[in-house]
Amino acid sequence: MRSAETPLIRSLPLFRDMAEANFDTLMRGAYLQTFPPQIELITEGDPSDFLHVVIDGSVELFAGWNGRETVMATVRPISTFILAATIRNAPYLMSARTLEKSRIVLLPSVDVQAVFDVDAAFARAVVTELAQCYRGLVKHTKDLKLRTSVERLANYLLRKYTAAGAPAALDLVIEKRRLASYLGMTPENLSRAIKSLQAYGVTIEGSTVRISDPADLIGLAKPTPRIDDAAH
Amino acid sequence: MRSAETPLIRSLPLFRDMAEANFDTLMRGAYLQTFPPQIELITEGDPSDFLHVVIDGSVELFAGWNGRETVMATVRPISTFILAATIRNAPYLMSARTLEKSRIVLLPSVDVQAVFDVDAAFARAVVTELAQCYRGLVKHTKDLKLRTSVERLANYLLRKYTAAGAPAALDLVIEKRRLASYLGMTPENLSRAIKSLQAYGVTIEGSTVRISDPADLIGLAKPTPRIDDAAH
DNA sequence: CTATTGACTTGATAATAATCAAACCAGAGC
DNA sequence: GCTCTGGTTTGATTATTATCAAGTCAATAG
Repeated sequence: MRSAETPLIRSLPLFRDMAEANFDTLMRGAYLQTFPPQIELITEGDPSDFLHVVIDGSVELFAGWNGRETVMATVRPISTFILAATIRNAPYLMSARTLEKSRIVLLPSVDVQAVFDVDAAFARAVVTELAQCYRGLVKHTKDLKLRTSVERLANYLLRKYTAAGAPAALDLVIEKRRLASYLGMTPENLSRAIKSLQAYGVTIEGSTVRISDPADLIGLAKPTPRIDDAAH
Repeated sequence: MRSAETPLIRSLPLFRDMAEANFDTLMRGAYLQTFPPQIELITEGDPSDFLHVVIDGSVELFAGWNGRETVMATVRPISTFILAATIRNAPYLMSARTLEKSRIVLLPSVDVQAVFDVDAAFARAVVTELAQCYRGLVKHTKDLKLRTSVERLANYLLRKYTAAGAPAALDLVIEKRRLASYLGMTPENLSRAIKSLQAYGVTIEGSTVRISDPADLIGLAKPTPRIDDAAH
């Protein structure tokens, strides 16, 4: 690949510290592709041929079993996904689809593995990234196991609200049915959960969220850094 | 630390390939300690001072929120826990307690980080280990989100049954209330789930599990490698 | 402008799981 | 042996969540 996106990728924590020569190796084998919305990029169970980097657009990671399906995460620029499968050279555990028109860089897993084996800085960066992903998933699991659906929604809204700097109006970016799936509930249940948060000063009209009394909502949500902090 | 356990630790995938000098550095700063049962080794939120290696006994990783508590994992010899917190130098997301009398090696996080920075082989081993942990957690999350409690129990039993080589009688090792918590349900609910599996040839008396018709149970459980395989 | 589509909502009902309370039971200590 | 303790089970009830069905609504294609 030879394109304007190369410096963008290079600036990611994952690629920032590696040797120039190794980065070049990765880029030489890379493909930059543009996908339309609703395209299934990878399917769980398939061998992990590529490490993916979302440059533009958004990608949903999801998993299915026995006719059911659940959203595991939404990936937005600029970040990678299915790093763990690539590193372990194991089949994907999740599927991925584009939510909108997206530009994605595909790095052949063999190249990633080869560079991983020779470039210590890259290996260390991979560790940091993976540890972050792992901790994110620990938080998600705690959220699911320790909270009811209304509590999960309340905390989700507070996280977005805080991240956006406590704005008067907040956009819900994600479709409600996908949010419901991510939070581990049905769309109907989410609809009712939203209603029940009205008592705490939350109104959601279309995709616009308003939180009139954050303190009140916090009283219900009881957020904790060990579940709700983005960093850590 | 200077003890008989050193070669045991050295043989772990995590430490196998690192330079002898760096391994010695780690061991020099290490403590081997014996803990009685029910001792809280670490508390979530605390800074990650040590990487722990369970040599003997067993340790439960758990997390709490708002008066509730859930079992996240059980760690048995020989393996490490809270690697991610150590690497990221971030507070623990989970607490840990001994389940029985246990011998545990404590490796100061500063040493682990220092060696991680200079020993590429160790860094790569950490990646492999972390990727494995991450994928294990993805599977656990899929299990929780895609299955009912009876389905989770059925698959849990099949995993243990298969791992043990399909024995006539299988020991349930873990206390039922802890299993219930791990599987995301109450003890009462687990008790009823066990009963409902009798229709599929499962009997559990005390801690002894018998599966008279695995095929029948598989028909209910519908295990998939993407959730239920230990490897991958 | 109308028809269609798909997301979202609402209501009714059913399934699932949690809670509360009371036994039951096995092991540890006396 | 007994008693105590804590895990487990059972039953009754409630809470939570899912399912099914019918509607609303907004965007869009024709």
